[in-house]
Amino acid sequence: MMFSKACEYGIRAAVYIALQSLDGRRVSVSEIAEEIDSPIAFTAKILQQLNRNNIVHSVKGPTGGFEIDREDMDTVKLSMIVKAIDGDKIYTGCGLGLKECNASKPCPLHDKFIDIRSNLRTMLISTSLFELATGLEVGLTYLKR
Amino acid sequence: MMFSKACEYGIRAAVYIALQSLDGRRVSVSEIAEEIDSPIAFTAKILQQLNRNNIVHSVKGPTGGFEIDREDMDTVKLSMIVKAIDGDKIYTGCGLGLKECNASKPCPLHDKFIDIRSNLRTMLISTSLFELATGLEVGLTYLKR
DNA sequence: TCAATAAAGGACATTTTTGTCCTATTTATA
DNA sequence: TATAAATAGGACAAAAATGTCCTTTATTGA
Ligand code: FES
Ligand code: FES
Repeated sequence: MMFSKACEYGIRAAVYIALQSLDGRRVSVSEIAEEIDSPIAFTAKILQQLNRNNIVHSVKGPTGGFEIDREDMDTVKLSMIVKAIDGDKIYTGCGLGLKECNASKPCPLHDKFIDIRSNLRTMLISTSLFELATGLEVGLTYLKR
Repeated sequence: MMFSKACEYGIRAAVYIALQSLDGRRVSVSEIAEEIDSPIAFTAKILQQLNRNNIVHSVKGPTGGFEIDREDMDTVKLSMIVKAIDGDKIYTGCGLGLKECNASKPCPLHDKFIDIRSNLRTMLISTSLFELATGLEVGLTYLKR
């Protein structure tokens, strides 16, 4: 509703990979798709994007799969995943669809919108994969239903 | 980026109609589309939806067009337009795309997401068409660029 | 009453997003 | 070195969102 489907899958996949990497497990696309309840081939495409953006790390061949380094779980923020998949229109676009959001020629919603957008931005920039994964680890949160 | 194109056009159209209604002017689809820079036939469809939801009032025939009663400008909130066009997934959906957002089985982003969503919700519920239109009237805001 | 005007609405077209399938490439291990 | 397992990537398919066109209906005013 705020992110594209691709982005939703991307975030869920990254969180699942992070969680498994904490246990030293490398995971395959099919396992990921199963665990986050997403279409497998589509998920594979998204993982390619995340790999190209150095958000996850992929290994080909037998025993291969996806993993995330422990340090990367701290440095990779949600904002990076969103930007890699959906671009930055969520940060820079006008809420009413004007060609650009610009305070010097604002749409009627500009002032109210700016606040909300900046809350969202702050949240995305400050939330790490590690933080999300550990919630899962403790069993407080879920990646599918 | 948060609303569909249809919803963006719908809000801009409603604000423009409100503004003109304040001057007692009834406006045609073609004028609206021109003034908010939107595709005319698509805008016509959206206006039909808004009319069916009693957000705007339409009059057929010569001298016809769209208008909004002065009282309605106060009672019609942005939330009603969004709901009429995009439904209420923006209020009720899970930010990570789980089948439903539910605090008893939350996704990893749930707590952080809830805050932002509730800010957005409050803003939409509390903002009236009148408020948006008067900003335009004073020339502080714009509906196209 | 008739012609012109404007919205309503159905059918269709285009574009974007989402999703699938198949082949190529890489790599571990027997 | 051969085989099998896994990701990479291109081509294609389906669905949803966006956008267009044309006919019908209502209404005004000459
Ligand atoms: S101009 Fe519309 S949100 Fe800034
Ligand atoms: S469960 Fe995901 S936002 Fe509530």
